[in-house]
Amino acid sequence: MAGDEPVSIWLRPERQERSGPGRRPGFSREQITRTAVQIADTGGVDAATMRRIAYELGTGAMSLYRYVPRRDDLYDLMIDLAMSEIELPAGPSGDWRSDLTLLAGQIRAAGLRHPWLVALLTSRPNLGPHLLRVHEFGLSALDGLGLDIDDMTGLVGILGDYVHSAIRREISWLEEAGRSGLDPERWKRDYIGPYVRQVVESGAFPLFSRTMLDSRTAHLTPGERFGHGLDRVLDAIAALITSSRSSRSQEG
Amino acid sequence: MAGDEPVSIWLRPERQERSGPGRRPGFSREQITRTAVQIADTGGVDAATMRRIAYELGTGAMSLYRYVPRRDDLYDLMIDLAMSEIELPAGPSGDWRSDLTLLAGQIRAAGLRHPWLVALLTSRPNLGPHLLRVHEFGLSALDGLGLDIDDMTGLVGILGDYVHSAIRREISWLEEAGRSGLDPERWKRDYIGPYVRQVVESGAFPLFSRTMLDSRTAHLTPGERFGHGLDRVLDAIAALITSSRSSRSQEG
DNA sequence: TTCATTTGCGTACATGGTACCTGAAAGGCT
DNA sequence: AGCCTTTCAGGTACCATGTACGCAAATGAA
Repeated sequence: MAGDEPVSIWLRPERQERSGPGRRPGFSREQITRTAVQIADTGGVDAATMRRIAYELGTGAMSLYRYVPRRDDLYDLMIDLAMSEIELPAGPSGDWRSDLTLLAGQIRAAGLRHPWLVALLTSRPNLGPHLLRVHEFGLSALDGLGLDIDDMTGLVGILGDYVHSAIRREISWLEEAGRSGLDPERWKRDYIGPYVRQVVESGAFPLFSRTMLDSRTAHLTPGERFGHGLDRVLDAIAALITSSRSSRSQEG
Repeated sequence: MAGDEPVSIWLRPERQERSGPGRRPGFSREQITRTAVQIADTGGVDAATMRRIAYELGTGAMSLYRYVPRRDDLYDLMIDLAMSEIELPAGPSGDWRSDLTLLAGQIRAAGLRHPWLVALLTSRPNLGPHLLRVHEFGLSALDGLGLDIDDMTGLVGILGDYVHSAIRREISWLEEAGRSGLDPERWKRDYIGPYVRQVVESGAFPLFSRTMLDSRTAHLTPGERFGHGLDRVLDAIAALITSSRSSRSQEG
């Protein structure tokens, strides 16, 4: 009765308010999702088990299955709830660069608030309404610049790839450190340090070693590093906009 | 005795060949890793359980822990084994663009041969020797072009972000479909189709809808699509190389 | 009231990682 | 040879997890 048909969660509306017979629901999808998000925020996504969520709601694990078909669907709902927090203007400002900077910053903020978000987002296909909304804003920022829809989708994709990967890089060390129970600084020194030192001293990877030794970005805050990389990507997008436009004007 | 100290697997060498007393090992890390890879290739990474791997080797699950401290470490070993299959020339050719194209193609091939590879690779920090080797080749392709090490690392990063994300996009639909037991085409039609159709018909996301309806890349093979996106990224890298170079020559 | 319907949720099972422990090899020493 | 020390093999067991099943309680309609 639970997950018999593999139908997208977005096409499985919650039981509606109807006025027939039967017991009234005591919970809701949103309430369950919100609880799951809260647990995952503080204890990691693995802590948000069905039992734990139910316990937090003061009920039994199996009650949740009246609202959510499968655990995986709950993941989709969590993603969508987190994406719903992203605040964007109603339409693009006309300055695509600042629009995309804003967009990237909002996604990063959501990714840091919910350290599990990007990992889930990139580990499964997701087309939740709020992801679509965010994606649409990215496309709209590039609309009207003379690009065709495939170019626009491609550029938003490159931006998304960077943003997701950068956030993951920013988070994954913290996560991994947390799993060992140590604080990140100490973990980096004791766990990663010795290995990297050995790699550098082996001399086998000279350019990688230069990254480790000569980097001038090591002292930057994570946020500054994110911004640097983002600027690089936006420069690339700018270059592609002009080249794509000129090649199209040659064609037409 | 198993995973007491959280020390990188790369610093925990396998029990050496020594000539003291004691029973001889019947297996090896590599043998176990190879078996795990084989299972994951055909049945997905979730099928490669400790019990299943042990069964395939004709032994008990607990025997594996003589060779691998934790399951997570086995993931790292699997990643490294898959990366070891990537064949690269000894050094860069002097044509950075063809070098990076070769590199991307090799990674894509490995990612398709081992559908679990990219998911694991991007879900946890990994610094295995073969990943370092591949990374080093990417850096070497950009060496000597007048970029500093941070720029080089940044550009290889952008390339990697695209390659990983593109491979994941290419695979994740297949994976998701496989989980339902349906063939991908049917799954896409029955599972995704109705939802996308509803989204398009709602009119709420006009640009996303144009991607779905007007896309001129829909008929391309996955490989061609990958190549298109890659070219775009390489164009962007080319643009950044010239801009980075010119800004540096202004400074000095 | 009686009944159909829907929710709440305890119980139970399959599957996973892995700690612990006992016994079996395998070489060195006397 | 016989014994000792070291190492490997792997059974048993424990705990956590997703979730199928079934029944009791609630609720409105007839």
